[in-house]
Amino acid sequence: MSIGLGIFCSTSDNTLNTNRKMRLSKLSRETLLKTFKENLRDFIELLKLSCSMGLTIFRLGSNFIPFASHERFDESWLLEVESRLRPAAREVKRYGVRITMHPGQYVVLNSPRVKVVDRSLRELAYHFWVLDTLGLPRESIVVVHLGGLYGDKREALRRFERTVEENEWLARRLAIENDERYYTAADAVMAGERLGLPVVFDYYHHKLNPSTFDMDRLVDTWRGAIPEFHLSSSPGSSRRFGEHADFVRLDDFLELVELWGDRGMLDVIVESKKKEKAVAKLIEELEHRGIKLRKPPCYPS
DNA sequence: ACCCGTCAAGTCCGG
DNA sequence: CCGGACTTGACGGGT
Repeated sequence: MSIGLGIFCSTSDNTLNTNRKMRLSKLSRETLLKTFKENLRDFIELLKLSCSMGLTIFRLGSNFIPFASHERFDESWLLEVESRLRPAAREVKRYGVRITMHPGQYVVLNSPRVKVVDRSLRELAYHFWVLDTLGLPRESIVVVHLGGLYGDKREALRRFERTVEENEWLARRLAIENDERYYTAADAVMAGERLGLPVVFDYYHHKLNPSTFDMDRLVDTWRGAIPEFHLSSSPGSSRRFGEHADFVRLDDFLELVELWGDRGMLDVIVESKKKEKAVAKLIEELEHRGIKLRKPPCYPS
């Protein structure tokens, strides 16, 4: 078994958090640096926690540098951020935990609205800048969904492809993920193959929005890099569509293992509300069954 | 200390 | 054309 696990953004009680929110009306050099410093401090602490738990991957919050891509963000602030971020690169690398990012619903590369696409590109450039400044390798990807349908899925997909082709720098770190409503894993594999982008497989989204696809072809989009998958469980009856449960069901993980087969190394981000508690519970259940997970180089610390 | 209105951004749906 | 859902909690001003 060469599957490694990981958590995203923060601990379940938010005592450690890389994703602090800030009001735009409160944005200033002082508040920005204060929030960023707290996010950075907690980022290192979350890497330590990940190491101690034997986790191989961690998703950095998109609000790591709040409003970094907003027009009211002063360019000069970035220099001060950089002077604090760059020195962290060595320490981050030392842990050997894979870092990735996943901007939210507002990054839409296939929108017919030029302004929306421009803002999305700015937001992605900020994500790339963070990973570049931390000196992280190509496996540190930025994951996006394919976007909206706009009443014509084929045309919407074509628009996504055109945006990626017209902005070649995106191919350096961009990855695409199946969503729970519009674009299936089969759609993502098709687009990934055409554009040379790796495909992140979200198993919960796949169950809500199923398709037939070839796992070998999905793995091939990674060209030898370790694929990233997402896993979460349904909270059960009478809840909102697509909502994530507090914990991840062992059965869901075992189904994913079955789908994966013996294809080699894999990083799985557990997207459960209880974050590290959910992962700890899953690890314990797997140990009880004698199933071994892959650990990061820093484990045990 | 606690309450509760408000929060950058997009898209889809129903009225 | 508009408001609500989605998701979703956390910020922060007011008490």
